[in-house]
Amino acid sequence: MLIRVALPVPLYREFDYLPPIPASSNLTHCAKTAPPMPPIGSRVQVSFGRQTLIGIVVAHIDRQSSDIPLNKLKPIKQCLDETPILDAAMLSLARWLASYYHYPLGDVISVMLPTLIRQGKPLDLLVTHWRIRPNVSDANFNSNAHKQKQQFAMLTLHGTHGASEETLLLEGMERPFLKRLEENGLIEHYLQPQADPAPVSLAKMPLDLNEQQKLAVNAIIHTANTHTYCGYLLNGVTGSGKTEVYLQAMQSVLQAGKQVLVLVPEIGLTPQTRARFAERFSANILLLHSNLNNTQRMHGWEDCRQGRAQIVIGTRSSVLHPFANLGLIVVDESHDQSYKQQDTLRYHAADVALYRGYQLGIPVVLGTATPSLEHLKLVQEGKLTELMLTERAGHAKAASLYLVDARDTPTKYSDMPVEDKQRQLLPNLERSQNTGLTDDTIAAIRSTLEAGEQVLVFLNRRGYAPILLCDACGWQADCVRCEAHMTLHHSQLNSQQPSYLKCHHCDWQASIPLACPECHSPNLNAVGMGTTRLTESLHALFSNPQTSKVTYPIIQIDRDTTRRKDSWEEIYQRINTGKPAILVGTQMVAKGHHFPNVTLVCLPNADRGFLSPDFRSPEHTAQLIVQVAGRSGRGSKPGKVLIQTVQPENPLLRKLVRDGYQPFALELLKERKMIGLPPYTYAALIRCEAKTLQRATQVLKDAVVILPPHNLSILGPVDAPMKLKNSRYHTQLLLLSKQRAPLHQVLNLWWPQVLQLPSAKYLKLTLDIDPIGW
DNA sequence: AGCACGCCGACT
DNA sequence: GTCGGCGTGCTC
Repeated sequence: MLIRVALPVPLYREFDYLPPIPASSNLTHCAKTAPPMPPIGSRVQVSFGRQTLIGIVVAHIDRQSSDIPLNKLKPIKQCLDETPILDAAMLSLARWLASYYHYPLGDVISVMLPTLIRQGKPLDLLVTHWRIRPNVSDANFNSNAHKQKQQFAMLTLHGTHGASEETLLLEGMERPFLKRLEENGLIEHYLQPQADPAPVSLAKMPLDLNEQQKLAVNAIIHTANTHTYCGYLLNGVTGSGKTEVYLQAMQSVLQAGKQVLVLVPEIGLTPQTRARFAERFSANILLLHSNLNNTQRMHGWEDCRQGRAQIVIGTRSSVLHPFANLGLIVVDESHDQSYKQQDTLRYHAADVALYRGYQLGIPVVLGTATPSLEHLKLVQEGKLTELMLTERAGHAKAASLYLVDARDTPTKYSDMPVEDKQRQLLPNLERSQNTGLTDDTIAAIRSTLEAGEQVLVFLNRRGYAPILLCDACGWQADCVRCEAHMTLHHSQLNSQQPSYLKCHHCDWQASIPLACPECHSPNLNAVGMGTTRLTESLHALFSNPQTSKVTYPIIQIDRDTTRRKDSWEEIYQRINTGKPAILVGTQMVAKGHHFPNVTLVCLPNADRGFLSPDFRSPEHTAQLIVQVAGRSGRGSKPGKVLIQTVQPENPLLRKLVRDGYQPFALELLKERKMIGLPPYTYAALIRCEAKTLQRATQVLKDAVVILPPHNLSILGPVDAPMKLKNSRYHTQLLLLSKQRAPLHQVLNLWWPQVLQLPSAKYLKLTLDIDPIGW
């Protein structure tokens, strides 16, 4: 027999090896026994060319099945595991990912394994536990060691065996104090395998469900109890109690002794997330987020695999974890873009979740208030079962949406791209007075504040202004490495903070020129509105003690103001006082957070998305509008949402405002069907990145030439939406097909050949299946 | 992807 | 006369 191994190399094939040579001491002893075969799914160390690599055994084959002559085969150097670390289900998941996303199997497996496991770390994991030293009964602390005393008391609660460090840290103990107590001879640490958790129990009674919620919970539980697969789209408006449906479906699965995986969007994973689940269940909850170190990742992975983690809450990549007995997958906010991996293996976590559910025979719940068109289509085809929640829980009322005509305001030209050098032809921009808000919007803000309530202004643009423009000749500050304007960062309120220009695509920074580099005019002006500038304008209007008796705090929430550790926490505290205030936020405020006293939401230029060339833009813009709108009126007071628009007659926008997301989305879906766009066609996008535009285009031209006979629509090669980014040129080629199968057939044959093209050297080529954002 | 082999410029 | 540039080719 031979051993077929998947290795972490970007090659679309596996490699065959001879069984390991038994250690010589055994040779005399049992010469007749067959050589030890590393089991399928275990790690092996092999020599590969001149290097030594760690791979995963993917098959045992007989000698004839290998197309490599026996004399070229090398033996396995070492077996790293006695038992498989990936079971048959995980290997078939890996194979499916490899074939669906046209990615080398070995690389897929690399993505699935935590770094330390990939590097060969042994899997008998031990964790640090702390306990009171046996001879210590009580301790005297001197009066200034309050904290030590308090921490010692916390550990006492765990009895003679103490508890694992992880548990203790979660309870609020701190490592430096554990160390200190150990130095003082009061406590000690020891290593022990992770203990199995107690069965899950209910920590708090479930809430009462309305009829729709009951239907949903019963459907999911029924699927789980019958050990079958079913994909559900839990389509529930904001505040309709989706979370309660998750919790009660989970309860049944957890009490049957099975694990639950809850996927959440990237920024949705706040420390509060654990609390929400811990409040209901006493269970071993594992949080998988991007700030874990390699050791924590490995422990988390192993806790999933061994079944010790009963509830796993994680971002995208947790859907690739192994599970001992998974019983339910929940994908919260399933429309969220962050579920699609944008580098390397470009999988979509919701699609992978559905595949895993199918594979394991368990229910998968996609929950959202704004389903993606892909998922709505799957509902129409009967491939997903829709569970509707249309009623709001409790007394909450739906926010009402209004369009505000913003055409005749000074903002009229501020967001217009400046293409030509004919700036003089544009009317004067009243920049200093420009708030980007209409009089109607300002009046609504004022009356909301006067009623003692909070306002949220959503502007998806950081910085002071997106453009720095020369009034005299039309020169603009552009990034030297990207095809983009540099954003002006500037603060009038905070004058010790220096002003500068920054590219938001590559982080290139520059100082602000004193005069135009082209015509030397000193009249350089900030054009357009960013959150900093909006915050300052609002300050002038609502927070200036010289002009008004009552002033209101203006709170800016974006990556720039929340970068510092704990600063988000501070901002959150200020908001949670509930006192009247204006919150100015970007994307960050759209997801997950509750602002109970916000009753007015203003979107000064959210309608820009309806003008964008990307065909998915109306869908994504509507999702964003509805998500932001959902931040308001969560308490007993109804919310109001003002959408400023320069296109008050836009039929799609009107439909969204008048009828709501679902009818709007179904309308868009009809349009997509008519025009033949995804999800009614299947797309694959080849992206190319090179030092020159010529090279990036040439390889795609060559690729088109070697296409086998096909029935696809080929669009391109064309320059990417941002053709120059980070000093590299981007081009792309789009393949569209009415059916999925023929597209994949072409790619199977063609893609490996494209990578081999002579013109493909020294540049980066990537294949994106089901791409978002062309 | 690594890693070696292999053939042409500036150095002790 | 060598050290070293990175072009090309292979890995069971």
